[in-house]
Amino acid sequence: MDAFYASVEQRDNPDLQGKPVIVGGSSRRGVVTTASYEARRFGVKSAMPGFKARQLCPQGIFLPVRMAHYVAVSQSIMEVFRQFSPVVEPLSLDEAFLDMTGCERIYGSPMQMAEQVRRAIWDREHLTASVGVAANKFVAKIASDLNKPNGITECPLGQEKAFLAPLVVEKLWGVGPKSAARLHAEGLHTIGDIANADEVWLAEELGSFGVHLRELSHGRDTRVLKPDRTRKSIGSERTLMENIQGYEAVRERILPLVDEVCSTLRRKGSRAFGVRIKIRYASFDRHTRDERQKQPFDEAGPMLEVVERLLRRIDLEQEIRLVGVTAFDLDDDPEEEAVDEPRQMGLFASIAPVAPQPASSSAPSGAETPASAGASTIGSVMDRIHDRFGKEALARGAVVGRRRAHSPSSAGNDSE
DNA sequence: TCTGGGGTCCTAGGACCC
DNA sequence: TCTGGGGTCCTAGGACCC
Repeated sequence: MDAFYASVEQRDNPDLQGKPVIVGGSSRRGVVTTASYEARRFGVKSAMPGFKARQLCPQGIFLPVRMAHYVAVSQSIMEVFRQFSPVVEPLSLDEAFLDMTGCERIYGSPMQMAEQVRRAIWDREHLTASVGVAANKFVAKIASDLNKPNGITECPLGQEKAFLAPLVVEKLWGVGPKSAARLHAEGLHTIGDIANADEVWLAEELGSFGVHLRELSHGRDTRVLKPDRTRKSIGSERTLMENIQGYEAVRERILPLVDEVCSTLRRKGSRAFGVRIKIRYASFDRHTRDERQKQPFDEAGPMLEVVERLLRRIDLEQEIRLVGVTAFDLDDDPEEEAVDEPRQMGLFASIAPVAPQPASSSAPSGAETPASAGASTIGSVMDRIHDRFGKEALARGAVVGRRRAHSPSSAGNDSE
């Protein structure tokens, strides 16, 4: 998709069309998530600190990130893709690979396929996309970038090497600033330079990475599409409005993140064995500590216990600008677990379910059978209250206390 | 006035096991 | 009297992507 979040905002609000729209970057420590093409003309780019974007484009219209909305639009677009091909690999919210092998009879030439996909997206969501057509994932991805926005680029079969040769090495998937600097130091500036470099020398200099780059530089990529990729970790992190220090302050800021992560775990029907904490100091140095458990969890209580242990193993006396927590080693489909395997019960496992609504309850009254009542942990009760009454309806005492102390007037308006 | 938040993948050393 | 080799798992950090 072209400038996805910004385009969604411009579509939803016609007043914004043709204007420099910048999504994200409005809070003090925020960065730009997406800039509309009008804003890009001022030099505003993704990942740019907000203050810099404001300098470059003072007339820019800064909007908050409405992630849930973009997720919904994304899902709608992915549905469009699946109408064209059963083999769709989403790469992010606004990008996907489609394997159109064998679809010529239905959709015609690859270029005609691309045009139909683009038109279908436009008809459904009134958003523009750019398409790359090629014989493999890597070349298609590169091609999709060359004619943005609202364009189609095809790399004819067999022309891959010549197609890629003039492009700079930074275009290679997996080559970021560090690798690019290294390649430049070796005199390699274009993809063609890598394609023509000595194979043995490249392998000696860069190891398996070098071998991989050489393959890509020739337009060779045998990776198949993976339509069923599942998430391997679930995390939440926050850059704080002000730096903090010390165990108690960090614990207090990490608590709501633990709740968030566990809530996501429960919604996905997944449990995790691993816990990782992340700290970023004012110096921007990042440190992590992690630990695996014998028993998987999806409740804040057990996760918090591990988090507290991990916090004691890291320096909290420096100025800290970001705290984060991640659950990994996910165990999907806990239902499939062997029935005779012991399962650790939560301390609050026997808490009573939320009283059913009188008469026309939206929740089916049969939902709380004796079998499922055991799953009414404190976390799932919180989930249901949040679903029904909103996130503000119920919060931890520690968090409520901090909200009162810091923002008496504007509940929930904290960009953190 | 400094630099988000969600991830993936790779590497490398050490513990541990046979 | 001088410590193999192979494998897995755990942990921490780093590069990279959108």
